Amino acid sequence: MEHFARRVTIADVAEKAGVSKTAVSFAFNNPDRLNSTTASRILDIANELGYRPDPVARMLTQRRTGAIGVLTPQELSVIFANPFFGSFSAGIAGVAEEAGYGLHFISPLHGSLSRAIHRATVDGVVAIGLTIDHPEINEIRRAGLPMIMVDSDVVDEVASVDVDDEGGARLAAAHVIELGHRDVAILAIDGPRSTSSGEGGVVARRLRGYRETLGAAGIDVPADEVAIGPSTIAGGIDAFERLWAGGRRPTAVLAMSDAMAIGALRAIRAHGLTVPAEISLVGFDDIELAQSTDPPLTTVHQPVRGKGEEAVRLLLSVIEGRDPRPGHRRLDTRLIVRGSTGPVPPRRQEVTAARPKSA
Amino acid sequence: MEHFARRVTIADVAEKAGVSKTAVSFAFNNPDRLNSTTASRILDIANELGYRPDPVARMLTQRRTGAIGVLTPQELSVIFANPFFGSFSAGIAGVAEEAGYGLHFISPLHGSLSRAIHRATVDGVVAIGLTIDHPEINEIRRAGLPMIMVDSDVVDEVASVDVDDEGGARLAAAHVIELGHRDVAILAIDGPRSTSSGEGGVVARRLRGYRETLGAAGIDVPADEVAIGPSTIAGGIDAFERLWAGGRRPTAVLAMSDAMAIGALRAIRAHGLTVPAEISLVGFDDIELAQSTDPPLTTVHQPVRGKGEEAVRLLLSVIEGRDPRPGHRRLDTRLIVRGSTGPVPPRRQEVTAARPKSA
DNA sequence: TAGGGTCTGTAAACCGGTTTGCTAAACCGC
DNA sequence: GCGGTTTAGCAAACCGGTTTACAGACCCTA
Repeated sequence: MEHFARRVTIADVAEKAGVSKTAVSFAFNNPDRLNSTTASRILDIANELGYRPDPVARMLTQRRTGAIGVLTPQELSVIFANPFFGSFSAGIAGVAEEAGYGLHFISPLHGSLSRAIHRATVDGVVAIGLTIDHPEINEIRRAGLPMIMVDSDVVDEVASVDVDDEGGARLAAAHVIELGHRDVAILAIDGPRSTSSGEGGVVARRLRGYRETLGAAGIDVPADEVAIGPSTIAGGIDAFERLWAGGRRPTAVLAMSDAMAIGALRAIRAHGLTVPAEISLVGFDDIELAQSTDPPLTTVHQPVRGKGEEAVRLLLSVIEGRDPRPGHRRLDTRLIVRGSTGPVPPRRQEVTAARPKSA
Repeated sequence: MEHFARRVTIADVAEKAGVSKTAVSFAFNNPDRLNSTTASRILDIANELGYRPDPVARMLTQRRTGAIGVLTPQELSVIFANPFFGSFSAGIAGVAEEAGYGLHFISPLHGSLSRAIHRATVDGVVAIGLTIDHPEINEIRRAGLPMIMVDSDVVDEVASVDVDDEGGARLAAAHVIELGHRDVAILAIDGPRSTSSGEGGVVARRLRGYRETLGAAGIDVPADEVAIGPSTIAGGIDAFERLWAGGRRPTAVLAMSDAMAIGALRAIRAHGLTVPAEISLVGFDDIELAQSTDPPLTTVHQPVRGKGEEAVRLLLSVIEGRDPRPGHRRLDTRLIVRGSTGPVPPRRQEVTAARPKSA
C-alpha cells in the first residue's frame, strides 16, 4: 500500500516544521538566507519525512533540465549494437558528465522522431547522422533548442562536427592502388532513408573519396561492384556474399565501416580465401577491435570518441551562452596500415589489368 | 537575437486565436471536445507561431515523464566503452522504445550518484551492477520510485534480474579440467568499490563457481593466480602481464569477461605463445566479437541483451501497475566451446601435475 | 413550454517547486 | 531613543501546462 502513498511535497515539510514553503526551499537552495538553526531543523525534518524535491517542478521554474539529448534517426536497439556508437557515446558522456549534465537518448518513438523530440526534456541536442533537410531538424531549430549536428551533410548554416570522410576514403583507395590492385569492390553503408546516406552525407562523401581516387588511377567501380548493407558484421557478410554470388572476384575490398569489414573478413574466409594474400581489405572507423581481428585490420582511423567530445563542447558553449553560434568543425582522419592489405596476388595481376574500364 | 526571444507559450496561442488556454490544450490533447473548425484553427495558429507544448510543464501535471532511467555506478564514459554494455543497452532500448519510453542514463554526477538521481526525471529505474547495500538504492526505494536491479547481489527483497553466473563459471572450469588442465589462472573483474564486486555480487559469484569446481577436482587457485583488473581489453592485458611478471605460467586462463579474455589473448601472443596450443583461454559474456577473434573465443554465454529486455519488462509492469512487486528472475548461462581451448600441452603435463596444492 | 441532453467553450484550481517584494524584529552607533 | 541596516521569515506571484466544474446555446422530446 505504501507504494501509493502520496509523495511528500514541500508543503508537507513546511507544515511539519511550522514554517513557510519559502523557508524549506531556502533551506535547500539558499541556506544562508535562514538562521542556521532553522535551516538544519528543516533539513532534518525533510530527511525524516523522506522528502526529495521534485526534479520536474524544479526544472519548470529554473528553465533548465540539466540533461543533453542524443538524437538518432534509427532505433536505439539497433544503434547500441554498433560498437562505433559506444565510442561516440563515451565521448559524449565524458564531457557531459564533467559539466554535470545527464544524457537522454532520443530515438523515433513509434516511428516518429518528431513525437520523441517533443517529449524530451533536454537543454540541447546532439544529432548524429541526420541530414539538414530532415524535417525534425527544422522543428528543433524553430523551437530554439540548441543543437549540434554530427556527421550530417551540412557545412555551414548550422553548428556541426564531422570528420574528413572524403579524405580518409581517398587514403584508403590510394593505399590499395599503390599495392597494385585494380579490381576493387566497395562495401557501402545502407543507412535508413534521409539519414546521412543522402547526397552530401557520410556515405556519399566516402564513396566520392573512393571513386575519385580510383578514377584518377583509371579504375572505374561500376555500380555492381558496390554492395550496400547495414553497418554491421552481418551486413558485411551479406554484402560480400552478394558480390560473390554475382560472380565478382575483386582483389581488394574497401568497406565503409570496420563492422562491415569484419563481416567481409569472415565471409572471405568462409570461401576459403586468405586475407591479405588473396584479397586485401580496408575498413573505416578504426574501432578498437580492428586491432584484434586476424589479420589486424588496415583501416581509416576517425576520432569517433573525439567527435562526441567536440560536439558536446560546442553544445555546452551555446547552452551556456558562451558562443551563441559556433560554426562547423571537421576532424582529421588517417590511414592505419595493419595486416589486412597486401600486394595483388600474382596470378590475378594480368586478368585484373585487362579488365576494361567501363565508361 | 531571436535566440533569446521568449518561448511561445500556450497563452500566446490562446490570445492570438482569441480562445482560452483550455481550448488550446484541448486542441492538442482532446480535440473531440472542441468544434473541429475551432480545433484546426487553433492548431494552425499554434503551428504558425511555432508553438510546442513544454514537455516539462506537461510532466508536472501528468505526473509521468515517459522515460526510464538506467543507473550505473561508474561513469558513463567508461561504461559505454564496454561492448557488454552496448548489448545490454540495446535490450533495454528495444522494449523501452516499443512501449513508448525514452532512455535516460544516470551516472555519478561529479562523483555523487545520489545527486544524479535527484536530478533525473524518470518513471522508473533499471540499476545495473549496484549492490543492495548501496545507499543510493535505499534512497530510491524510499522515494517510491519503481526499480529493477540487474546483476546485483540480491535474491529477493527487491525486484531483480540476473544470470546464473556461478553455474556458468562452473561450466568454464569443468571444461578446462576435462581438457586436463591443472594449472589454472583467473582474471577477475575489478569493479569500483561497492559495486557488484562485493560479497554476493557478480564477481564473487563467478569466482565461487570457478573455485568450487576447480577445488572439487583438487585444484586450488592461490590468490596470486587471480589477477584483477578493469573489464576491458587493456585491463585484460595488464592482468595477464602481472601474472606473467610474477612468474606464473598457467596452462589455462579463465577470464571473467570477454573483454579481458581478448586482452589476455593479445598479451599471450605478445609473449610468443599460441592459443590454444600452449595456453587455453575461456571468456565470459559471449559478446559478438568473441566469434571474430583468432582463435574464436571459448566462452560462457550469458543473455546480455535478454537481461536488459527482461529488466525493462519487469519495470514497466510495475510502472504501469500491472504487477506492483515482481520477484527475482535468473536467466541461464551456457558454455560455448570455440577455438581458444584445447588439451594441456604435453611438455607441461608433468610439471603441472606435480604442482602442490597449497592448503 | 418546461425539462433534459449534447455541444462548445471558459474560469479557476492545481501540479510542486522557486523567487520577488515586503514586513517585523533585532541590532547598531551615536 | 532615534534613524538606518541586517536578519529571519512570509505571502503571493510565477513557471507552463492540464483538468475540473460550470455555463450558455441549441436541440429534442413530452
